[in-house]
Parts: sequence; C-alpha cells; structure tokens
Amino acid sequence: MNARRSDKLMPCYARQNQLLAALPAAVLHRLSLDLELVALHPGDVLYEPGRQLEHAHFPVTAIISLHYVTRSGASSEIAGVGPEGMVGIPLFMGGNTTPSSAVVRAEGHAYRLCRRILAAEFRRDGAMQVQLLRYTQVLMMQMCQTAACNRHHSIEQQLSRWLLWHLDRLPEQELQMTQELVADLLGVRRESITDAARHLQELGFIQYRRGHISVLNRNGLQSTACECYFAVRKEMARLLPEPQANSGG
Amino acid sequence: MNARRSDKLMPCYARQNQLLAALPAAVLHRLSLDLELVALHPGDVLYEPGRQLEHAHFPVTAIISLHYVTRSGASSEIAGVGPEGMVGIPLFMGGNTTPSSAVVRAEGHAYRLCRRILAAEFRRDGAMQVQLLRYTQVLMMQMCQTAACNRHHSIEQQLSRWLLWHLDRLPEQELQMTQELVADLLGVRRESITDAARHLQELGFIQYRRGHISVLNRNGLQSTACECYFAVRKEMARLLPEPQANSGG
DNA sequence: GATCGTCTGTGCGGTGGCGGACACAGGACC
DNA sequence: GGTCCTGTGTCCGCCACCGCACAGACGATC
Repeated sequence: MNARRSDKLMPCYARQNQLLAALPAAVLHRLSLDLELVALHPGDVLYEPGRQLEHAHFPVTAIISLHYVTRSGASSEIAGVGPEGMVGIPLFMGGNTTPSSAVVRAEGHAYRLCRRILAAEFRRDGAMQVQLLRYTQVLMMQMCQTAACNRHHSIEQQLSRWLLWHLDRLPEQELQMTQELVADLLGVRRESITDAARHLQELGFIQYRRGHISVLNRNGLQSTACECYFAVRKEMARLLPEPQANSGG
Repeated sequence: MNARRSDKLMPCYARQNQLLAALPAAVLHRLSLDLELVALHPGDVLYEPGRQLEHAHFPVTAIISLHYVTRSGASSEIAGVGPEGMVGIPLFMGGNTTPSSAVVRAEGHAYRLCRRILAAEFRRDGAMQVQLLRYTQVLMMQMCQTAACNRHHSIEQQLSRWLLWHLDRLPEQELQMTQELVADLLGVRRESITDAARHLQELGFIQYRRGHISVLNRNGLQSTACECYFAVRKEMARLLPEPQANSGG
C-alpha cells in the first residue's frame, strides 16, 4: 500500500468521481474533512483476500482492477473500477473482507475514506446509501457479464472490450501496459494476447510498442469487441448519473 | 409466472429459509401477514431482463437459478439461490430490474414478499438490511467464482461442483434434470455434459437415467470438483448464520 | 403393446487456446 | 558502446471443447 496523502481536499476534484459528484452538497461538505486525496501507482494493492479493509477508495483518475486468484494460482479480472465508482463494497455490506483483491492498474488519484466514516454515512440512510447500492448493482452486472464473457467470447473480442473499457476512463488514447500484464488480467496466455493484438494492429485499430498500447480506431475496436462492452455501458448509464452532470457545483 | 399461493403463513416454514430465520422474532412477526408461501415449478420465471420486479422470493425448498443470456443467445448460469438466500436483490439496490433472469430449477416452495414491503423493511435499517446486504455479498462472491471458474476449469470439474452445490440444497440425493438442461445452465454443449457425466458414472460417483441424476459418492465428486465449490461454501459459512441455527424459535 | 417425442450415445472434423521452448528486439543502465 | 533484463514474435504439438449429424433407447401416452 504505497498510497500517500498528496493534497488537501479540493471539492472540485471530489466532483470528478461520479459517485461523490452525485451526492448533495451537504453530504459532501460533511465528508470533506475525512476525504483524503491519495496518489495511486500501478501495482498498489488496495485490498487482499482476508485482510481487514481500512479505507474505501473513490478513484478520480486512477483505474483499479478487482482481481480474483484461485487457489491453484489461475487468476482473472472480475471487474474494473474507475471514476464512476468506488472500491471497498464489503465495507458497508457487512463482510469487511472479500476473497478477491483490488490492484491499481493505471496511475492516478483517488479519494479515500476511513471505513468508520463510510459505514456511518451509509447508515444515515441518505444519498450516499442510494449511490453505493446503485453502484453495487452496476458492479454485479459487470461480474455477470464477465462470467458470461469468459465462457463464450474469443480472446480478441475480450481484448477489444477490455481496451475500450479502459479507454473510456483515461484521458489519453494510450495505455501503459505490457501484453504480459493484460494476459494476466484477462486470465489467458501471454501469447494469445500477442496474437490478438497483432491482428488488431494489422486491422489498423491499435498500435503498440513495448509496454504501450495506443488505440487508433475506436469504431474498429467496437466492431471486434463483444456485446459485453455495450451491455455494461448501457447498464451504467441506466443506473448511474451522467458523468460530470453537476461538476463544478 | 405460474407461482400460486398455496398456504397461509406458517412461521415454522419461514424459519426454513435461512435469511428469514436469522431475523429477530419481532421482525418476522411484523412481516408475517405479508409473507406468502407460493409453490414454484421448474421453468417458472421469477424475473426477466427489463421487467419491473414485483416480489422478492425467499426459497424454502425450491432452487432458483440466476441466468444470463447474451444478445447472441449464448447463456450461462451466474449463481444459484436456495434456502440460504433470496431472489430479488435489485429491489433494494435501487435498480428495480436486472439484465439477468431468475428461473426456477427445482420444484418447491418459497415465501414471497411484495417489493414495497421489502423496500420499507430494508429502509428500517434493521436486521433485514443486515441480512440482505450480507447475502448480497455472498452472491457477489458466487458471481466472481463463476467468472473465474468459467475461465479456468474443465467441464467435468464444473459439473461436479454444480451437482454438489445442488445436492446441498435438496433433501434427496437425486436431481430431476436432463443433461440438456444442465448443459444449457453451464453454457456448454449437451454432448460435453454427456461425456463428463459418463466419466463420473464410470468412476462410480453418480448414476443417471433419462432426466434423473443420482449422486452415489459425494466424496468422489468432491475430488473431481474444482475448488470453487469449497470456496463458495466457506464464504457462505463466514457471512451467513448457521443453517437452522434458531429453527423452531 | 405400438407409437412418438424426448433424451442420450457416438463419431467426425475443425479450431481456439494451452504449454513449453527459444529467438529476437527495445530500452535502461553501466 | 556493450550488457542485461524485460517484453515480444514464432514455432511446435496437444487437448478440450465446439458444431453437426444421426442412431439408439427410454418412457409416457394412447
């Protein structure tokens, strides 16, 4: 956990997390002293199986991956969390820990909130509870989609979906990520990713070099992606408020 | 929806659903007039994508499968719900509907509760809320496990896991279920199930005939099942109260 | 007991992804 | 400029699972 406090709270930043942004000003104000902006770096582990969670994280620019490792060492990403959501669902669910882990994938910032404060705010039965529960449903939907996707879709489809999902949460059109890491996240062989990536490059949709993947043609990628990408996006639009709907407010 | 009201409330039955059983007598008493015992039959659809949910269901003896069908028609079971849980999470999550569907797989009874009553009880911020949230976490865990399982484990492993899971929720050692249906649930070819089932029969672990699958050797099945079975069972034990802990109370 | 629909057995080719091994190349560091 | 590490390209056989097609067999129904 290399997260370090990097700044005082800046409410305009807090608004960059959609979940926080959807809260009434009064609630945000109440939490303002407890929300800490922290810098997150690729590889940072926000939680691990069995360990008591101490903070919830609301990503602002960072991207976090919810990752599941089986006893036999095989692993796969179950869902991702960006500025639309929050990491630490078990904190208000009552379980405190989960059998999955949360690992930072893209450098950036997040607000963190002590578990006591979060739990207390949740119990106030107000806007925060509504937002957290709705987001939980989005997350469950993502998990369902991942399960179905793992069963039925090809690696190329999944890679395309995965790239698009990340692109939606990054300012640039480029990911800092090796094929090896992508393979690990999707739970497949590195060589399979190499194959799929080469094909996508031949199609002119992406371009890559050691540790960097740039997207050249979003529409192209959408044609090679499976429906899962669209399904998740649609459900998010239904359940969560518009991105930046009340930013600056 | 062929569910029909079959009985007046019998509190001793309500206690057979673990989630209800874990509620204090006062809460159960408050709900007693609204809990309806209904008979469920294989194939009954408790909810479908996009349709407004009207009731939550608390299985007593029935088993319900949460099922996800992709736009392209491919499908897979994401999680199952038996007497340990409840069908209708979106009712208190705020989404009202889900993109998945819930289909009855094993004949039996369940208590159902109107969505308004459930939502009101949830908002009372008492034992029901605690139980529902904890159960939601169990369900999420099952979804994660399904996702990882779909990615990494063989059909024989998955079939074994699936049989064990169902066996834990049935009074007999026999399932009324065709291989075709099992294949559909797991999202694989019917022939693949035939192969796996034959192998398990050769090992002497199960025995089957048209539409019936009997388990002869649980321990054997546990050796062919993947870890997912144990992982889910362990997490359930951690998060949910003991089965029948306060039955008769 | 005959009929018929549903469920199960089996065979075939095709292929996506796995596992391992190794060559090569980019880029950081000395 | 050389060295080394890490990341990528490529080849091999292999196996699980798919898709299709069809035969056979059970069991309900008449």
